[in-house]
Amino acid sequence: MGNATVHDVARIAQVGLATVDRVLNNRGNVSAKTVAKVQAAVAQTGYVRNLAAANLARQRVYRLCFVIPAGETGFIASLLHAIEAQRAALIEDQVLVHIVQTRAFDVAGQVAALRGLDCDAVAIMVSEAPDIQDEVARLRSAGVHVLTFVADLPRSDREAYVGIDNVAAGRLAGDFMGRFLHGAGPVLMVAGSLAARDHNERMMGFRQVMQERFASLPLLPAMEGADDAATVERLVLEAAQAQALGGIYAIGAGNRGLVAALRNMAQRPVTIVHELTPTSRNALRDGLFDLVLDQDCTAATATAIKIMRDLIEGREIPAEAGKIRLNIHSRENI
Amino acid sequence: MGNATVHDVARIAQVGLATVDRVLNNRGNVSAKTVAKVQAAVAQTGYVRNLAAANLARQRVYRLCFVIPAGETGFIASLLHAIEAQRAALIEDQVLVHIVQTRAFDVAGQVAALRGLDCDAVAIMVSEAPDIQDEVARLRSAGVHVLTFVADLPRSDREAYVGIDNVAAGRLAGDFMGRFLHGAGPVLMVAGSLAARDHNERMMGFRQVMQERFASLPLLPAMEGADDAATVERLVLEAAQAQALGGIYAIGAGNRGLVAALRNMAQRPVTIVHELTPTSRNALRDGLFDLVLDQDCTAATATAIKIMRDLIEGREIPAEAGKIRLNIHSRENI
DNA sequence: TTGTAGGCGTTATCAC
DNA sequence: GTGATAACGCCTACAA
Repeated sequence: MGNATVHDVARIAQVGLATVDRVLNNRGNVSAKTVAKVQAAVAQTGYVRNLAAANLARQRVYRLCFVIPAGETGFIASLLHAIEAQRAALIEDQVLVHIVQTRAFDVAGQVAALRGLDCDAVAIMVSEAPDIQDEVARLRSAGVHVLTFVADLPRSDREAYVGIDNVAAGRLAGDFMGRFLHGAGPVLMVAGSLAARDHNERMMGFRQVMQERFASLPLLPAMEGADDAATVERLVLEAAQAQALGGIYAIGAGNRGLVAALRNMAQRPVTIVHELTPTSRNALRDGLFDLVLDQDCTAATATAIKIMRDLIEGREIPAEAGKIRLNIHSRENI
Repeated sequence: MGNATVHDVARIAQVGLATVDRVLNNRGNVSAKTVAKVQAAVAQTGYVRNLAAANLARQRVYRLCFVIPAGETGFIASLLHAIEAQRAALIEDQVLVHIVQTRAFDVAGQVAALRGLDCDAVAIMVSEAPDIQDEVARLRSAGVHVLTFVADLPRSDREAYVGIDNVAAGRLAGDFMGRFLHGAGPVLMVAGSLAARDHNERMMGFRQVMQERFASLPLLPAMEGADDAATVERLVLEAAQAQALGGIYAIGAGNRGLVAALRNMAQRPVTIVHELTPTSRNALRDGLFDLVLDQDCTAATATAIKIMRDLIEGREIPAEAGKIRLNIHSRENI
């Protein structure tokens, strides 16, 4: 079971080592006859290339990059933490991970970041804008593999998307909201920005289910909290003063503000939020939040890294590969 | 950025290659003075070993094994599928994964399987019995790394557990059951076997939450369906005939039987089950099941493989490493 | 206690 | 078109 090597293949095919290499990596300049001989020998021996040896010989280093928003939300912190946690093992495997942080919603800054990249593959979490899509196309044509991360750019040239299905997430939130509420008060949605595809899709999914299955529950117009705690707090309190809220679906960041608002509200609405962070974890424990929908940052970063490596190696990426499962946390499983 | 090599370290420390190797892999027989010199050079150059080169030189092949139950439950099928899906990439990385299937609940057979193992590390999903724990100890002392998989053996010598927290899973199921039911009828629990730790822990968690927070809901004695569809169907129908059921928590396999029973019941109870398979997926879609709790097989196998490799490499395994997140599926996100 | 000389499996550079 | 031959970075005899 000591796997066959190129030497074995060369010997059996009765050709030189270089020829075997030319066939295996189809570099051309080999006669059809010889190609056939080599392929036969490969089939006969069950040869499988030793990636470690190959990478050693070509001195390959995988230069990967993450472009993600700067800012102090708990979610970004988890992301960074997850990447750091893997770094030690990665570096031994010759994969260098570089992180570039950009201001959220600052398209020009994100474009500049993408332009300044020097790597083999990049996972980007950026705004959806024409300039960005152009930049993705440029990267691709420069031979850089690009995948979108957490927030997709479906119309772009990206080769994969790693993240959750945000419509499904919203639908799930809607389903739970409807079941938990069973009939009471109006429901408030607080997004970060409805221009952001991920937030928009979550809202859409949520709204769909509420209309399809819980039409009796009034749905207030969605608010935009800009992922900012103070803004979120103010918006929620204002809404609660106008009328007693039955439920709140917090689509984006700014959960600290939501917690502050809830503490000041006479009656506690059913509250469903996104992203498990220290803030949301504590709020779950304290009974302020009912459910936290969470994309597993460790899984997301690990998947992104694996897909980037596979892309660089020219392996097939199954369509499902980037799908991150959605986790749900209640006070019972934190 | 072309990382420092042993040659660089040797040159700077003014010692031979072999000495550097001895220090790096602390094989002893090096004077304290020399050790210090080498370590200084390592620090200065920021040397990090190239694992690929190291493995190439020692011709290391990772021989991994999974010991899992035979049987045609959808869960086992998913597990096998997940392992197969990764095999191609793994083999290029010199990791050979072997699968051994044993009859469920057949302790003697499982012990025999463990005894026949020839590998560097193994992930085992087996019954909890003294003989098995002895066998784990024997494997460990024979230098084989052992981790438990899906079902833990907490009292054994295993070095890690990869799987979900079953108590938390049961608690979560209980929480949802209570909230969905809001007040109606008695709740039936159907386990596979209460002697199996995973089922037992789920039941415990479920029961805890029901008693703590939804004490008004009567809880029927737990039934054992032996993971067998026909048995499950019969038990559920009998219970339903005795009294109208408000909810059903299906802790183990045999979901096909549960579906059959539900189709023959006048009134549909709130139904929460485990493991997302074609059967449970269809039942969700058809509105027969309300929730499916699921451990992501792909994540579980990938994590197990990663931890086995880390164990073999002697890397630190963080306590949290084997924790698989619990996914929840409703009809809205399948 | 220390150093030298292969060799691991692949790729790249030359000649032929 | 094809085939030797020398790297790549590390480990491991064996020699000193």
